Amino acid sequence: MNTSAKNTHNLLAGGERATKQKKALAEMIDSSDSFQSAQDIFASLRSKGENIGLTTIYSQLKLLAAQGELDYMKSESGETLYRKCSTVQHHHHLVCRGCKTTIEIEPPGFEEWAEKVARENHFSDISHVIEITGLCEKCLSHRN
Amino acid sequence: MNTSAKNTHNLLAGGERATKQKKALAEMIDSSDSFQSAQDIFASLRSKGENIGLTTIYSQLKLLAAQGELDYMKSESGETLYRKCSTVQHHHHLVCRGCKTTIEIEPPGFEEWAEKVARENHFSDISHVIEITGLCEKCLSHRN
DNA sequence: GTAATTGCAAAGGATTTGCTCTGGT
DNA sequence: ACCAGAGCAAATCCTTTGCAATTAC
Repeated sequence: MNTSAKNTHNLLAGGERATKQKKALAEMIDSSDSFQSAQDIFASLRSKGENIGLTTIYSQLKLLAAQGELDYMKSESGETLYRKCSTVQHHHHLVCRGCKTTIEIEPPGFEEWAEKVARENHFSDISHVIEITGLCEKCLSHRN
Repeated sequence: MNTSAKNTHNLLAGGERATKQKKALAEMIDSSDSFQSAQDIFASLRSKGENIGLTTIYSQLKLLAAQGELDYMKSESGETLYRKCSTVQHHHHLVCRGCKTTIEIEPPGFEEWAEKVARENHFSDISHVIEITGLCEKCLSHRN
């Protein structure tokens, strides 16, 4: 039931023709573990000398995400960020709404619980996000 | 330490002049417990016969969010959604990446744990989001 | 009276679409 | 040769900005 042993070729969207662009994009995604926007990837590939267009990147990322090959989320600025998906991902943060200070947190037993709930609902390829937002001490006092 | 007993007037952004528009917006927000986009609110107010512009709504929402009066998040479509903040809010979902089916889930003891972590880190006005994404049975089979 | 506020029109930034050209098979 | 795929240009959609008219205090 493990799908993470895929090689780069599984990241070729559409599944019809293996073009130079698809390969370059797949490699870029596969070599990073963090979320990147289409623009980020475009810039990276271009600076590496790759010949690829922004439109192609947008459409490929969209396809890959629709196929479930990529996880995605919206950034604060409105960009869609993509990342290859692993079976279980962690995103445990305590974030201040004011200064955006972020503290890593660890909910005891959450991983296990998440897997269990997923199984009970017949879901696979699970990924989860937990975020607690609030006001830190400093920002709270600035408000008065 | 409770800030939730505020009346509608605390939702007047800027804090300088109480205009008809600010009041209408504040009331709209205060009367709803769910996330709404600027466009949603604009449509609602207009249909209620209120005389207010989209620009005003955008700027007010931005101000209120910056002041920590509102919680906000990005929707799948790219809109920023706003909601008045309560001390603790719930967003516990199991979502299918394929068909977007959403199932409500309830992490045992999570509320308590969240409050405790926040307190330990001197955070207040806590709000949290938990989302588990995966592929439901149906969508999983469609992929093969 | 005067500075805060409104809101139109236009600008911006991310993403999508129309459509033609290119290149994989 | 055929058709999936690339990518330019233009269009869309949400949001922000510039700024003149309005209005709360």
